[in-house]
Amino acid sequence: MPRALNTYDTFTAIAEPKRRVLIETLIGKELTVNQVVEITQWKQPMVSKHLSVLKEAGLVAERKQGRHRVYRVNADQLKPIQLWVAQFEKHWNTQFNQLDDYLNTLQNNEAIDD
Amino acid sequence: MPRALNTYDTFTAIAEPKRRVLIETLIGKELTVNQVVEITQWKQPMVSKHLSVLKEAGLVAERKQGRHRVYRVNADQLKPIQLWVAQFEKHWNTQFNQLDDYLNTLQNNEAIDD
DNA sequence: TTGACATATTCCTATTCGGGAATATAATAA
DNA sequence: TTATTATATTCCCGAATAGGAATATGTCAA
Repeated sequence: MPRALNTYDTFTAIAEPKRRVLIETLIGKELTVNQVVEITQWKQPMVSKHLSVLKEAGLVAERKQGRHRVYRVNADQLKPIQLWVAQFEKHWNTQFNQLDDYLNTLQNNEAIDD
Repeated sequence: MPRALNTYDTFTAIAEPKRRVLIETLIGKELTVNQVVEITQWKQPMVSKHLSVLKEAGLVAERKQGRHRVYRVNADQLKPIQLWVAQFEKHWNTQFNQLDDYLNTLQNNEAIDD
């Protein structure tokens, strides 16, 4: 079995480097597909397809304006990522945490050794 | 072409739900493969394979202890994710940012309209 | 209406993924 | 050495990916 999900979640959506570029490109502004094409120099169908994935994940929203489609980033949707990572911040390397790990090691050794 | 990268980077590594569970399980401690197997109730080869991916991405490190392999999380490696997401925090929904987007919209309209 | 522009979708393909089962390797213990 | 425990690797598979090219859809303008 490949991926369990049939649809794009936030984590999967931003795993693609090009989609991260799109988010960086669109953040804080509203751009049409063609404007994005011009900036990124990618083919228009590629831009549309990646935007479609981002939309499915809720990371961008779209608005019709005449014959244009104006896209913007839904930055809120990045919160789950932020929250998930944040719970590990206190384990970023410090002397304290190395000690913490060391104590855990000692503790586990009792359980490991026969 | 599928994924551009032939190797696992941090973003791709944590895109897999099971690998996120592994990180959550291992954070702040050191556990052997079998201990992880017992906690997660997954098959041992599956645990080993996902740990291998995490190791390739630098998210976990491994240490030999007798015939055991003790794994721990390299929480530092989550910093790139944190940093990438952090640059968008100021765009999380506030009145200010909606205004910000609105002003950008007006500005872009000039360029869009024929 | 017709034509031009803007964007999305479809079809195709090579590649990669994750899961399962079986097996290989490594290290200790008897 | 042999058996046992611990872990990694290999092979197979179906499914899903991203890219490319071509085409469809939608919307305005003349």
